[in-house]
Amino acid sequence: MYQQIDTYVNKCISLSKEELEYFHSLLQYKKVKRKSFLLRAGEKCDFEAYLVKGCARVYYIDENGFEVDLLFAVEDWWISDLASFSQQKPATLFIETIEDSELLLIDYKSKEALFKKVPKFERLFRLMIQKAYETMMDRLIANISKPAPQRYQDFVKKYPTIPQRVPQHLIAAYLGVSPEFLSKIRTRLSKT
Amino acid sequence: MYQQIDTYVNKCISLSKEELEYFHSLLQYKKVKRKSFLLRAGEKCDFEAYLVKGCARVYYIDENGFEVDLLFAVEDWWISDLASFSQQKPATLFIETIEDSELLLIDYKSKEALFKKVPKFERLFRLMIQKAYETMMDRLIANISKPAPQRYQDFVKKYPTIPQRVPQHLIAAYLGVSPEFLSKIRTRLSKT
DNA sequence: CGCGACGTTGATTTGCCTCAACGATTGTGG
DNA sequence: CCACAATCGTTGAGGCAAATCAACGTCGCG
Repeated sequence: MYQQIDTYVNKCISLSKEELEYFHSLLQYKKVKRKSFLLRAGEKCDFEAYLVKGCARVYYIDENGFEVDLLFAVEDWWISDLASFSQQKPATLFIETIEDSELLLIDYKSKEALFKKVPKFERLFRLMIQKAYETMMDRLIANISKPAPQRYQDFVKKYPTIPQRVPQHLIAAYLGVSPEFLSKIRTRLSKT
Repeated sequence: MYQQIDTYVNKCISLSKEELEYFHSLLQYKKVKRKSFLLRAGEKCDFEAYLVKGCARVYYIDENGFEVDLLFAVEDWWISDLASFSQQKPATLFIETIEDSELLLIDYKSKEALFKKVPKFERLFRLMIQKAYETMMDRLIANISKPAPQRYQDFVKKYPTIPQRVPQHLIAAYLGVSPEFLSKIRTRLSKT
C-alpha cells in the first residue's frame, strides 16, 4: 500500500526505515467514488493528498460561474488547495474525483510534525512546489502567447493519457477556451 | 547593508548571530545601471538575487519575438530563473533592470551549502516559492477568466507603485495585451 | 423508455490584435 | 546647446480568433 508513495519520496530524499514508518503513521488512507468532492471553496483545506489510484481535478469557479481547471491529477500526483492548507484559511478551489480513487492524506499538524522530526521532508516539499511553480509558469506563458489550437496540441503531447480519462469540456476549461471552440479545433486538426 | 535582507529573512525563520553571519558571507553584492541584463536566455542562471534597491523585470521571449513579462521586482523581492538555477540548465528567461539597482546574489553551491549547514533555510525558500506559486496561479486564473480591463484594474490595485516605475508597454506585456489596446483601456476607464 | 451529460455544428457577435500614422518626451552625440 | 533619433504613448481603420447563442445527435443510465 505504501510502496508507490515510497518510490515517489525516494526519488528526492533517502530515509531510514524508522523515518519511513513514522511518515506512514501520519498518512490517512481514503477510498472514494467518482464525482466525490474532496474539497469545496469556502471550506478549510486540511490535507495534501497523494493520489494512489484514480483521477481527480482541481478547479476554480469565477464570479460568473465559469469553471477554470487548474490540474488533472492521476496516479502519483499530489492535490491540495495549497493557499488554504498552508495558511489555514478558507479554500478558493474545488477538488473532485473524476474516477473512483484511492488517496493518502496528510493533515496540517502532521506535516508540521513531520518537518520538525524529519527536516529532509522540507526539501521534498520544496522541490515539489518548485516543479508545480514551473508548470504553472509555462502554462501562463502559453496562455498569453500561444493560440488555442497549439495549446491543445501541446497539452495532448505532454499528457497523452489525460484526454482518455477526462471529458473534453473539462480540458477546454483547462486550456481556457469554450467547449464548442475546442470541438471545432479538433475537427480542424483531424482534417490535415 | 544587510539590515534589509535580515528583516526579510526574520519574518520566516529566526537565526543566531553566527548563522546570520554565515549567511551574509555567502552573499555577493552587486550594483548595476538601468537596462543592464542580469541574465539572458541560453545562459546558465547561477544566482538568486535579492533586490536591495531599484527595479527589474523577468521576461520571456516567444517564438515570434514577443515579450511576456513574468515579474516586476522592486525592493525586497527575489529574482531568478528558477528552473535554470535549480536544475543548472540553460535559462529560458531574461532578467533586466529597469532602474539603477543594488542586489545581493547567492549562487547554487552557496545555497546548497547554506541548506546543509542551516536547514532552516529550506523552510524559508519553500515558503518563498509557495507564495510565488500562489501568485502565478492567481494570474493564470485571471488571464483565463477575466477580460483585460479588469486585469489591468486588479493589477493597479495590487501593485499601486509599479505603474509609476515601469513603462506602460511592459505592463501590457505582463497583462498579455498589446500596448495599443492597454492605451485604449486606459482612456476608456478614465472617461467614467 | 426518457432524461441528463456530453459533443458537434452553424450563425452571429465581440474583444483584442495588427498596421499605420502621429505627438510628446527623453537622451545623446556633434 | 541644439538637432536628431529613440523611446514611449495615443488614436483610428480594418481584421481575425474565439465567445455566445441555439439547435441537434448520441450515448449511458435510472
